[in-house]
Amino acid sequence: MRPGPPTVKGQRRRDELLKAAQDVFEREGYFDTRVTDIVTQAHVSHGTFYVYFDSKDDILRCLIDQLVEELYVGSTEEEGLHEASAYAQLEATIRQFMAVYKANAKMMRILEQVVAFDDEVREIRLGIILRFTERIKAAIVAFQARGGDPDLDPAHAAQALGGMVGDYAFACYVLKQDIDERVAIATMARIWAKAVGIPIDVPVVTSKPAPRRRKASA
Amino acid sequence: MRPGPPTVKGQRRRDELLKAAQDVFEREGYFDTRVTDIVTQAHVSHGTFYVYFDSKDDILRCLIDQLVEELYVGSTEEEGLHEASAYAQLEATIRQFMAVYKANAKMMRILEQVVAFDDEVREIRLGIILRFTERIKAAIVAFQARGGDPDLDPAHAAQALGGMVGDYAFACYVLKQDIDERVAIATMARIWAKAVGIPIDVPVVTSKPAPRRRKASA
Amino acid sequence: MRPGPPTVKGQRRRDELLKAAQDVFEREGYFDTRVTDIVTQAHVSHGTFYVYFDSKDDILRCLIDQLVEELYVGSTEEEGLHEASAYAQLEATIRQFMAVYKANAKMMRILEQVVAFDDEVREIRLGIILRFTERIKAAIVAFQARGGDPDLDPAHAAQALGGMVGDYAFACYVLKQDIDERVAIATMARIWAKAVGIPIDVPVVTSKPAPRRRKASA
Amino acid sequence: MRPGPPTVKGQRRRDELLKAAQDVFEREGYFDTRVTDIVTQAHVSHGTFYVYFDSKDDILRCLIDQLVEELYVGSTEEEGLHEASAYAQLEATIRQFMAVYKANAKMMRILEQVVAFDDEVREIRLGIILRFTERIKAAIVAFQARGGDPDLDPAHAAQALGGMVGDYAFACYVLKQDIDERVAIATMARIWAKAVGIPIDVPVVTSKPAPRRRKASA
DNA sequence: AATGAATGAGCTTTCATTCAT
DNA sequence: CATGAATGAAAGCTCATTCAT
Repeated sequence: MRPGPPTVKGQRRRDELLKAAQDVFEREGYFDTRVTDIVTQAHVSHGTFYVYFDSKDDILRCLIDQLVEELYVGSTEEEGLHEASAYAQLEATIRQFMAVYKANAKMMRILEQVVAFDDEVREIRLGIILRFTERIKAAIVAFQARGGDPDLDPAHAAQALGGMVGDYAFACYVLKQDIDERVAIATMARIWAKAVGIPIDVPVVTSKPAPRRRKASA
Repeated sequence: MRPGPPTVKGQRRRDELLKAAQDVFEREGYFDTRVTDIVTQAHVSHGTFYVYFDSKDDILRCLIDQLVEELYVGSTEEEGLHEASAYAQLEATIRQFMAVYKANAKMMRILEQVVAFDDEVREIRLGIILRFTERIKAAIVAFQARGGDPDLDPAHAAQALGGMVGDYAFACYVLKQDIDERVAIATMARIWAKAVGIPIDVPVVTSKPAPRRRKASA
Repeated sequence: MRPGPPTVKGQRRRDELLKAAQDVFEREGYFDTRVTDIVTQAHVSHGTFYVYFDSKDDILRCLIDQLVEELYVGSTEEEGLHEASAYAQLEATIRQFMAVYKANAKMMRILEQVVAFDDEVREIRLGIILRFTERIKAAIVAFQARGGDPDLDPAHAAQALGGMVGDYAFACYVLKQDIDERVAIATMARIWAKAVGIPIDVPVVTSKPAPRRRKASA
Repeated sequence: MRPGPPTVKGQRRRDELLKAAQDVFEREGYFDTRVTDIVTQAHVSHGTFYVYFDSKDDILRCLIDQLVEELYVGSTEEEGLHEASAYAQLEATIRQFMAVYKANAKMMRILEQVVAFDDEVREIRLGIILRFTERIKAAIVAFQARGGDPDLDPAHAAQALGGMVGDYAFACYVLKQDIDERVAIATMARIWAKAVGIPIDVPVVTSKPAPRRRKASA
């Protein structure tokens, strides 16, 4: 990566290129994107591109760094609900993850396309997941200490539960399956809570139109 | 796709090309694979390739068809444990999925690389998942009828649990995270069972060296 | 060209190939025709093609020979109007040329496509024209002896008048301009007759529905 | 067609490529011309070709546009003989057409090769001819008003006489038949004049070495 | 006589990158 | 800083022709 131009004008140019590149990558996918598309979209010449970036791969890496940054910011700004129940916190965490994923879905799609054959990007993706699963793992351990299921392996459970959410997000926002987010989040929270042993203290959410309490029949 | 040569010799050549293509795709990824690589590996000329396949895309599609076939065969092979407990059956299903995925991991990697930007392949992948999740959904519904958690939305739960297993497999066999399969399977089965309400009737499996039964009282 | 197979079956095969080739050439033009198209149309294998013909060029040459033969036969078929007026004979000759051209228009189109860059075919085309213009020339000379315009160069006039007819035929039947043949033939005969000095002894033909006047002046 | 580079240097390169392409097309014919030949002749790389043109077809179309332009310019250049006799004007028109054709003969050869199977080029050729025949038609109509043969269909006569000249030019300059232009032009003018009814007021021109009779002028 | 699998030179076209201006 | 003309290696693909069967 280039040293990064010191001037304000240069910085703006760089940002324009990044923006243009993101547009094109998101629209065409990594392999179908040509440098020509990017410079056209940014209204600059080919030469200018190489003033700011070493290669097509370089600019992708910059965009992925940006993405990681946004995922990080998105998933930490939050949670004034320290006083909420464990279940409520859990559901909030899942909801937040889904929201952040949704906001960056197009770039996630690029990431998934590249991840399988680019070691460097794979490391980055593992890092993203790791940060998420580490938080999950810590929560599981904490809850086990307060009486949760002691037979659950925290590391594996974190991986499994994190993967569940990640895969759901991929299915929803990348593969565009037609899914009701509300029910999806509730279902995942429910599964997760039961797995860890957190009591479920909120009403059931389903996709059925009128689901209020059905104790009567039970 | 070409009509396909009727002679035995032609059929053999076609198979050789498919084999060679699979090798190269698995080694290089879809986008880094050149037709030249395939024909070199198969020890035939460029022209021969186009006798049997219309394009690089065409041969990939043939390989994916093969893959789907193998996934299908692999996941319907019977397991003769109809008399086993619900939990044992569940664990067996997960184990089988992981085994089939592992056996075809390299091609799954290709599939994941292409899926994000190829509508046709996306449909195929959705089909694969659908078959798996449909089975899960049916099992959940069946278990709910026998006293399982009635508040779980079967479709969403199936998607979530299926995604969990799929993502774990991807992490294990494609991203090659260093994971203890035994524990992974046990953990997933445990989460799954708790989610649906299936009693866990087997000893705990963890990654710790000597895990035999602890806390008999707990 | 191959010796030509002696067997009846072989002869039939050869004819089938010629027929198929003609179809394809006429449909696609010389350069867009592939041997594959020809053998497919003829329901034989590639190998068989080369049993009967040396190359794509070879089969074209055979077809052109056929064409020349048909043009020759078509334009010598006699019409028993030796007693008709000179003008009537002239008009009949033009009409006959147009009819023969029309009957072979599709192959003429091929001929015109190839003629500009194939010396051998050019010679053939020159031969066709030569035969036609020689007849015209002889007629002019004969008419000059009987009082026609002595200042007309017979060779050049033959070339010019023959070209006029040839070009008209090309415009009508290859370029498919929408032209009334009856008027076209009458107009050409009129021009020709005036050029050579032949008295015009038939009623005027025009495209106008009701040709008035004419007797009065005659 | 590409936007076309704005710089002077770019414009020059484009012209060089056009020139090179014309050379090669004229030498080899359309179908035997490869992009490799063009870029070799122009001393540029393959890539450069595609900076300026989309394809081999594209550059041909540009050349044909140029050709049409030149034909147009060539045939409207005025000749200041408004005071000449009708016959003299007629002969001048034919002479001019032959000269313009001769100057562009090599490209006309390309045009004829492509015209039979390319609808777009066919339209162009029809346009060229139309412009010429329209002028002829107008002249015929004008002359008919001043006492010319009223029984000649102007449209058909124009087509026939125009075709005559066109075909002669093709024979002379493309097929390279050995023809004395002077006599050719004189003969065509004579035919044409007689057809329309224009009095022939110039001495006879023939190919014979010692033209007898002509005493009057001698 | 017939087959059709196999060839491979050679085609058109693409595109990331460079560098003189 | 910015340009954009130029590159050239390499890609996918075609097709007339050959030859072992």
